[in-house]
Amino acid sequence: MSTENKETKESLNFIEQIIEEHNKTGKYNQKVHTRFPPEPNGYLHIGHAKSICLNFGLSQKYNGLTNLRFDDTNPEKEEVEYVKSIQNDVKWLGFSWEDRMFFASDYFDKIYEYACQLIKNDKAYIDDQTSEQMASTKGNPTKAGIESPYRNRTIAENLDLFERMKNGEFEEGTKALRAKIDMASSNMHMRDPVLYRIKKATHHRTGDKWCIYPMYDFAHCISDSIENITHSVCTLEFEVHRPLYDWILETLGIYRPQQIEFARLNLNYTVMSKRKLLQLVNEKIVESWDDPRMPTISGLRRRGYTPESIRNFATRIGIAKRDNVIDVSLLEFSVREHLNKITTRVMGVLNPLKVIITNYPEAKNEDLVIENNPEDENSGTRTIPFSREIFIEQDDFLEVAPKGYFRLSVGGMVRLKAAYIIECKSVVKNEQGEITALHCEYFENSKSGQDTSGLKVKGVIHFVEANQAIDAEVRLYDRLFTDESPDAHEDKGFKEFINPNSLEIVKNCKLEPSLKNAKVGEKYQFQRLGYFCVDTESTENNLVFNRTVTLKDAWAKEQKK
RNA sequence: UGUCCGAUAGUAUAAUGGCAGUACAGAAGUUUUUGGUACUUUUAGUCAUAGUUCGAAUCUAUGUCGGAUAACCA
Repeated sequence: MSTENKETKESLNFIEQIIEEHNKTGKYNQKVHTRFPPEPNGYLHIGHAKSICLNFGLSQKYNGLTNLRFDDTNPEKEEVEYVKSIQNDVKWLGFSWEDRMFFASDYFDKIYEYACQLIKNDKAYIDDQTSEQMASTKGNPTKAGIESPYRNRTIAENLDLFERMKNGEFEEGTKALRAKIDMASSNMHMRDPVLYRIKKATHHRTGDKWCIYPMYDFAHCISDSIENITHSVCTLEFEVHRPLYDWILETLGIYRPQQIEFARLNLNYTVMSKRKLLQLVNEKIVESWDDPRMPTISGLRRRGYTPESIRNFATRIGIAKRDNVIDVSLLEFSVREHLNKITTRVMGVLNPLKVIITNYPEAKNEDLVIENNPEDENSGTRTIPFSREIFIEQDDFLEVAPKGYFRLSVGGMVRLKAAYIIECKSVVKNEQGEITALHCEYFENSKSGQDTSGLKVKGVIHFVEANQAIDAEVRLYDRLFTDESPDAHEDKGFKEFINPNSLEIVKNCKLEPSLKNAKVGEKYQFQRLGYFCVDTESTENNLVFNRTVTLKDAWAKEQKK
């Protein structure tokens, strides 16, 4: 229970307020039991993560429970692969449904019985109209619908027909069970909604046992009721379904949870509908559901996001009813914040430029001590090699330094991180005039930690010793879309805004030798560059790193001015 | 066009009739052997009009704008 301290009263979102009100009145006996009800027809995305964190978060906060329930009432769209990925993603996010994993299909018998009960109470009937006929007699928001000519069949006839539907005597689309509510209702969902339809498809769990399947509106509320859910949290578009949710349970005379709707998450520069994400996968615009550019949970995981960072993100964005578009920079902030605390700082050079330290003895090798993570006192130190030949980042050298530039240039000095100060004496170029190497001199008395040189340099750059460097492939990601809201244009489809440079593969990157045995999923900060993790495709012979996110770059920002 | 929902800095989210606050983003600075981190400072907001009230972001009315909704999808 939340503490009621008047001095520092914590702020509650509107759902928590409803719950606390219920706890006050005792509506649900101070119980909180939520559920996360995905349809297994796609992979979970960051928007689902918001819902997962909400549902599990509410039950944690109020000492309640959360069920995982697959809403699998449409056999044509649902697959076992998705069921598995969903479980995996929820677990990875750090939540447990314990022994309460359910399927709406578990309740098909019960739901069928309830349908029969509705028929017996003259609250449902079998309609022989086609879906087109139903649509055309449904009326419109200002005009009442027309009652079906089959609306007044006898209870006995309805019961018989429904059983024969179940037995497979009729073809798909020839009959449907409809609730008998009000064809003139101002709420279109109350104009005799279809409750059951015939589908002669094999279900991923019940096989061919059924050829009739309940619709969402009928199955969902009954499933919630069966599971004794207290607060049935869903997204805004179900708001107009709530009267039907309540009608079904009340008409059946069974336990009724409270449906509460909140605004789904939208992120700029991305799309969030399963249909569109599926399109990106099917049309090979991305490689897979877990492509690191995808806003799917599996994509974010492969990209290097941590569960903590996603949970913190979910907390930060809050819960409300107004439509919202969250800035992706908030997601990026959340992952940087966490990775900053936990990752080891390593040396990696993406675009190597050879540096020869001409006054450093040829035979000499040193092991330099470097701290693993300045943000973590207990992280200790390790050593990195140093010798006459090293690689630095091409971006860290410019022949002539512009104003405000404090990296290396001809005649200029920089500190090599954890090593010496060097001065660039000359540039080696090939016939095309391209820079192939730098000749530098080091200051022996400027060694990191025992610097007596008295030299003051502004720039500190990273490097990798040349002989012991290991090669790696690094994948740099940028946002998938160039437009802030790619799916909000009437005249253009979202695919017209695909960023052609969303993936840049950089080969022959040079990394410090300690990374030789880096394992899939391990996360590092490449000093000064960003956070990287070992990709699932990485092998011993071909190390592959994904860039999760860059570091904030004040210099890049300065240059844009 | 009906019904339902919503509107607080650029983006989100608090304040539940009593000082409009927080985070991200933006700007400036301090520290720094990461142009990172941390820290400091700063810019910027109650959709409009009227009403109720000693007092309104909050209550009421009207308007404006935005969203959802008329699948045998969920």
